[in-house]
Amino acid sequence: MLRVALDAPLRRLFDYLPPVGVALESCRTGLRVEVPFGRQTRIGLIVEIGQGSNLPSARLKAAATVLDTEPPLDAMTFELVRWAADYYHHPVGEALATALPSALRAGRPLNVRETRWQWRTAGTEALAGRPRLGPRQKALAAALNAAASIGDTELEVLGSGTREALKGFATRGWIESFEYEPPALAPPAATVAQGPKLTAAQAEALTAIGATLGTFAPFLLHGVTGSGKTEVYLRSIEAVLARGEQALVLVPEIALTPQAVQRFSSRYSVPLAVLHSGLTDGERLQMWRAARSGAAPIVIGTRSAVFVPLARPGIVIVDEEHDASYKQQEGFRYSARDLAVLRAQRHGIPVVLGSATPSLETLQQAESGRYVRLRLPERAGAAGAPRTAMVDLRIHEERHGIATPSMLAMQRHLAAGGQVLLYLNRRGYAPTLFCPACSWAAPCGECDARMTVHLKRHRLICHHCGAQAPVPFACPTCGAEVRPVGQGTERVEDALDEFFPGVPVVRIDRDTIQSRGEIEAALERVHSGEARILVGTQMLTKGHDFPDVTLVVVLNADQGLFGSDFRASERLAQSIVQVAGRAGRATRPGEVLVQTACPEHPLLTRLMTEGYDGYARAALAERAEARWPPFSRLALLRADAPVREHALEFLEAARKLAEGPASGSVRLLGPAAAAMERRAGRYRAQLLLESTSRGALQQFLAPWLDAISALQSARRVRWSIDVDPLEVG
DNA sequence: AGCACGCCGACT
DNA sequence: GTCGGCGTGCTC
Repeated sequence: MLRVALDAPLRRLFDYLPPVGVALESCRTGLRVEVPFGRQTRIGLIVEIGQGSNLPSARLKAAATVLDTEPPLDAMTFELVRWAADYYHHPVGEALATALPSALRAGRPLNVRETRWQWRTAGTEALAGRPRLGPRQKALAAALNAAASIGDTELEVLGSGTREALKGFATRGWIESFEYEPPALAPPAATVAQGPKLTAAQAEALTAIGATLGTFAPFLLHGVTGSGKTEVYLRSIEAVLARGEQALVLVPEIALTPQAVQRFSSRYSVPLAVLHSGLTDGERLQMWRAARSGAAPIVIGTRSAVFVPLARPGIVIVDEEHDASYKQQEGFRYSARDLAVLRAQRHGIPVVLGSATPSLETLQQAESGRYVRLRLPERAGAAGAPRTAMVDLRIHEERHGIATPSMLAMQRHLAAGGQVLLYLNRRGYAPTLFCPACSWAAPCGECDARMTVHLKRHRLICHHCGAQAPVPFACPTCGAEVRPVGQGTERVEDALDEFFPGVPVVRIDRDTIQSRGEIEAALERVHSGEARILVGTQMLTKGHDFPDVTLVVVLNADQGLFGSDFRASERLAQSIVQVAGRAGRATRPGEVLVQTACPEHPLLTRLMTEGYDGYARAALAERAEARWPPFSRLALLRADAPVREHALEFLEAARKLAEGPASGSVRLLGPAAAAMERRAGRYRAQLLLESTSRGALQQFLAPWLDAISALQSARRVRWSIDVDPLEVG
């Protein structure tokens, strides 16, 4: 009997008999099977093979077909996915589905197949009778005689009309076709271009990593922006390739641009398998096969690439390991960064987590000695660290979000021929449309939020649910004149046209950049020097280099300083340091100005005076004090419903179920309304679970979630469990 | 998730 | 008199 996982949100497996005529012994764990399911047929994976079923045998159906002769996922990857499904408490069928390219889920063959043709005896006999043949037919017959069989490549050479001749032969029963799987090609030997000379720190890091090849060793590669982390990755990969092994490189979602891929492909003359969300199903399958067969020695991908099977894994690299995009924020809520470490452990290979601003979790692992910390302090071949200063928004006048000292600095840098970068993590024209007469402030009808003014599009847009409305000319409640309050990137861009007439500005945010091509075009305007001022959101801070930017202004550091989430300040510190890292990377010294209305905020002052390290030390001390991660383990039960009480009642019931078994090892906090309670018309609430022990939390969760699923009140809500949540606000 | 079955409102 | 709303239940 086969125990099959199906791509459905069901927390159990389904039992099937082997297909008619197929022996149970020929079925293996990990093979794809097509099975009848209700009135449809689905493709699932064999997860277990057992002797008997709990189900009466009369209710067991037989699987329709076994689709594979070998498992698509190697045993190690398969077990990693199963472990992750268990740890994140997500249905294993859906977890396995994330690990498999959709083409395979749809039943496409695992390996490349070619249809080839060969003579049947009827054909050779007919030919011996010297039948009259046209020129195409003669050519085809000759080709079939010359080789044991012919396929697409040979037919291509024979030219047009051969396919018709082929059809003719086939209908006469002269030839037959068969499916042929070409054997995997040996990976091409890598030739490597000469890289730059390494700094002492780079060389030291490389030696440390190189010494561990073939064994599990976790590294934190902590290097300031511009210190040459990528060069360490490249050289480590070089050593891995020399051993005939593969490198898996994980990158954040937005960082996977043709530019980034270029850095790898220009160094190595080997095929790269690049996996990102922009691929078609066919392309993705091709890349996935190349990784699996080993034909691609280097595999670069975003989050889900952590599950790509590798023929000869040699190293895993997680670039910008602090990046939030490594945690899936819905459905199967896994952390690719954390799973990358686990995967490396199981393979027995090194894993390198790189960042200029490591997450506090990873820093703590290094602190405790579980990860080896590699430091790249100085900027490779560049001027020193940028000068950093705060601009107090309480004492300096500000126009459209730019304070006077910042304005003067901009003039100075522009006059000196430098480029200027303004960072503001808020797109649109203004975050609110306000009526001074009655205090109305354009609310979203579906969310507890205000609509953002988008002046160029003449729309009010809710950034939380996407709702849109025209911008009203007057206040809808009192008829007075309304005005936009606060700054967004669109407004700053407008203001710059006024402050610096004729100076070309590029704005980079989700409104101006819709596609991969557009960001390339915008970056080109910056690199060519055509654009002098850049305005942008988070999008600017991710991995792009702007060598001629000499001044960075963080327009508003305060959003996020008082966020409800315990990670708010960590994210802010990372953004500031990352954006500051864009300044002065070439030979010119950089300057960074941080505008804030609370310059005495302890974490901010730490950050400004002692840098990210100082911030991190203080923040870790705070976390330890408050028993937040990494000094505790969290899980978050979320619920939402169109009726506020339904969400809260469900969580109350869930809490009641927890009170017996949880006592002691697991603390329950809540239920409480979410930070923005209503979103897209649904009321959201959550119950936080905290434990000092990961094991205790895990032990508690499994039976509790089973009990929760059976709750009557669960049927009126949407609920989900988030293990190691990033946001708990 | 799909997809059925199953009982109550506005339409050919 | 039907088409169809989404509540409830099941899928080996």
